[in-house]
Amino acid sequence: MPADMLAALEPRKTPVQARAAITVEAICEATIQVLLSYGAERLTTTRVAERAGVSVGTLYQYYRNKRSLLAAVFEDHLNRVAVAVESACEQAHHKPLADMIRQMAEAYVGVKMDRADISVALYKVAPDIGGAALAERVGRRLRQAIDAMLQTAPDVELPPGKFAIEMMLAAMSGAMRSALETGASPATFRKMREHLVLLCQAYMAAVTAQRN
Amino acid sequence: MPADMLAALEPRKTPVQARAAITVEAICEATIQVLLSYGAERLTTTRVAERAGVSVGTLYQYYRNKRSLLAAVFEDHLNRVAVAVESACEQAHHKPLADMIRQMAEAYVGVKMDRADISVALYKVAPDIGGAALAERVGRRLRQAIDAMLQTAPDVELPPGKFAIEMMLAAMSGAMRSALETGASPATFRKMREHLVLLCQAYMAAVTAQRN
Amino acid sequence: MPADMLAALEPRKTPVQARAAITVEAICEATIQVLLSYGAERLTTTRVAERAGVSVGTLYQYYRNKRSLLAAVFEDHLNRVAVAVESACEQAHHKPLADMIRQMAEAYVGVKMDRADISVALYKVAPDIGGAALAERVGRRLRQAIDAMLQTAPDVELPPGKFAIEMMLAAMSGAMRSALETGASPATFRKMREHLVLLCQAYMAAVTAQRN
Amino acid sequence: MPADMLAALEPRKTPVQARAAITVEAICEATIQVLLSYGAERLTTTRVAERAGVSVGTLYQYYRNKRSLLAAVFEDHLNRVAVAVESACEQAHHKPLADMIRQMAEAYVGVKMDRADISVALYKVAPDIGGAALAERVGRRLRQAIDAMLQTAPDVELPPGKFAIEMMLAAMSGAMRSALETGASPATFRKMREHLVLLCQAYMAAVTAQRN
DNA sequence: CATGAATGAGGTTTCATTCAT
DNA sequence: TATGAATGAAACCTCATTCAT
Repeated sequence: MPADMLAALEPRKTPVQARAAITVEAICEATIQVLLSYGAERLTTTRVAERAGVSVGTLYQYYRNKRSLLAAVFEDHLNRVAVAVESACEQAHHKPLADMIRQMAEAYVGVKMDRADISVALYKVAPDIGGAALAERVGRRLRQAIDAMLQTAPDVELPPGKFAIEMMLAAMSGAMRSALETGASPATFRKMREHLVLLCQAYMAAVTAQRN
Repeated sequence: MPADMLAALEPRKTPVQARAAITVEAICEATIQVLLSYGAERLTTTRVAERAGVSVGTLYQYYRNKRSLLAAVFEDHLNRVAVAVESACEQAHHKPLADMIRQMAEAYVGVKMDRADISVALYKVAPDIGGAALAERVGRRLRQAIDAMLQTAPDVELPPGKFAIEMMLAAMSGAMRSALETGASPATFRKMREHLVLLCQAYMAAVTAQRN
Repeated sequence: MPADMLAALEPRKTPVQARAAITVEAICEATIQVLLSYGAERLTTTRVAERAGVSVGTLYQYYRNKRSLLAAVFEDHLNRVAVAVESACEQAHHKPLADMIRQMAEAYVGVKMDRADISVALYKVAPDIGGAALAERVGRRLRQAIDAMLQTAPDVELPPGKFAIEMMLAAMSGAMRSALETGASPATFRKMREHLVLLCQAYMAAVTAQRN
Repeated sequence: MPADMLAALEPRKTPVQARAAITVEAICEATIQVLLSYGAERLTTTRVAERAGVSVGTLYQYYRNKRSLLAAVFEDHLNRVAVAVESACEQAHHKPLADMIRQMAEAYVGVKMDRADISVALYKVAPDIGGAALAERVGRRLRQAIDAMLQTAPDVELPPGKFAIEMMLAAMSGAMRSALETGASPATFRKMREHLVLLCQAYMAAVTAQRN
């Protein structure tokens, strides 16, 4: 992909008609299909359009360029993750710290596992589309959700700060990435889930202890 | 880069003359230079050769293709990390668990910070060269070094298993990656170092407690 | 040309718009032009595209690679030869054996002479595109046409078998190739035509005599 | 091979020392080996040198360029063919015409069959080295040998002229080429031998009859 | 709005040949 | 004489993107 880092990543036009909405959906879906069956380096805009059943020209009606297409798909994925974790956090308000962490971590591992292949495919395109920046935006949402949750913990006097939360998220997502990229088995993932819960709980507890 | 996943990644010819050794070194160095000043997607073999002061042909005498060149540089980096951590582990034999973990984690954070820009550049090329597999090989080395170290801990009866060690490493490297990719400040890195030590210690302690 | 013997040789896309059909024709024509004026080893895809007045990319929209382009041109040539011979054979049905052979042989020598320069140029590219296999397919057509013709000969009881026909064709085309490649004069070709007629007649007669 | 059609094809120095003679022999042998195991388009001078156990530099001491190397090998092959046919012709002096033709044709088919794979390999390189011209030189030798032989035929008053002989040779070698290139079976070759004998005999007889 | 033909810069890789050691 | 490291022109091919229809 010829670097065009500055090109706007936003969709070029918002689908106002029903037909257009269907087209956009088809293109996104096709992008994932192609990503999964051809791999990141053989994903071409022509191929995506073909798979979506439209012409390349149409694709470019909705996405300024290849990067913005991938970015949209990437963001959509991140969004699903965010929603899952946020929802888990909300449900865990006012529970003991350990339960909070467990619910949050299990939610995270859950979504990632469910969409394991997409996750792996997207890791590969992330560098090309400034994935770090996009991920950062979602990271902020997660940190806020977790922070809000922790404030309601009945068994914690001074909850962990933003930095510790960020740390925990980074550790958790890093560990997941490593497992996903090496194609871990479902059994491994289940074991991992337990260990990640333990790791997060231990870290949160340690940080809390330190602050009080 | 055309996908050629099966192409051998090993250097194609071992230099026998002194001149050749110099050339190979220059090429590797140039690769890093180009990676840093142009970025992964504008790294071309021609550019690397130019920077190294040799012709493209020469580059291809020593590296079968672009991937194998990048893989060589990547492996070299991983190797430096491994050496640093292994050495820290050896020096920490027979110390208390917390000290062990601290030395190991600080060593890891140290090397990564020292070569922050190279690390970031290499994260970008990793997907193209099967970086996950290469990293896995180094991961094994680190797990063994840490395992061996833990066996000598005087204050631990049943040391954490391989899985927990792998987990810790994945969490630690994932967190570092996240920080490196978002271009964290030196101050942040120092704070991170403390927190990663805490995180690892807490997790190791928790796992140990669970097993005994 | 990098050896890619397995690559499909079929055109990659059938033109649906009128403009495209013109383009394809221009490319084929340009290929022959370049072949004649530059020779087989200096025929490059860029050069062909240039001559055709299109960009290389366009060429590659219709031909998967250089080989498939050449193969298409080669097949077209073989096809003209086949058509000429088939037509001559059909017209000779029910004539005496000697007349049949004469008409067939003269038709063959005729087409080849008419397109002498193209023939020579194509001999040079044949090895690179699996010409033998393509020629074999045409050979089958010719053998059938000749066989069918011979069946109708009034002065032959048991007509020559497939093997003898193949033999005759191979001898005839081999002799022509030799003459074409050494750049024989028109006079020589005329003399050759007579001798080839004689050779084929003599051989067919001998085979027929042997069988009866 | 970059066209350098005008470069001299003669070996650059005649081996005067024993060691040199061995080297030259090794290089020629290696050329055939590489031709057979890698094919014409993957034959590189480096590869040949490697196989011969010498360095490329050494190869270039004895052959001005790749073409002259291939030409030498090609000529050597043609020479063997010529010798075989010439010898057969000499032994057939003063025999009846049919026997002469039979011996000559069988000798030709024999050498070609014995070295079938080399023949096929050389057909592929011929266009690159002006094979037609080299073959023409050998053709002259064969024509002379056959002509001389025919002059001694007791049962022929006015023997066939040079043109007819050339014709016969072209037909015969063309038919063989076709069979060799399509990888005919030994059984097919045996049948072919008989048919080629018949073809040549019939043609020679016809020409002779015509002249008297 | 949709189509799909056309673009062409730019990338990777090969390999015959030379020449300092 | 032999070596083999270095050269670099030149070839093939891809693919994001545009725009006339």
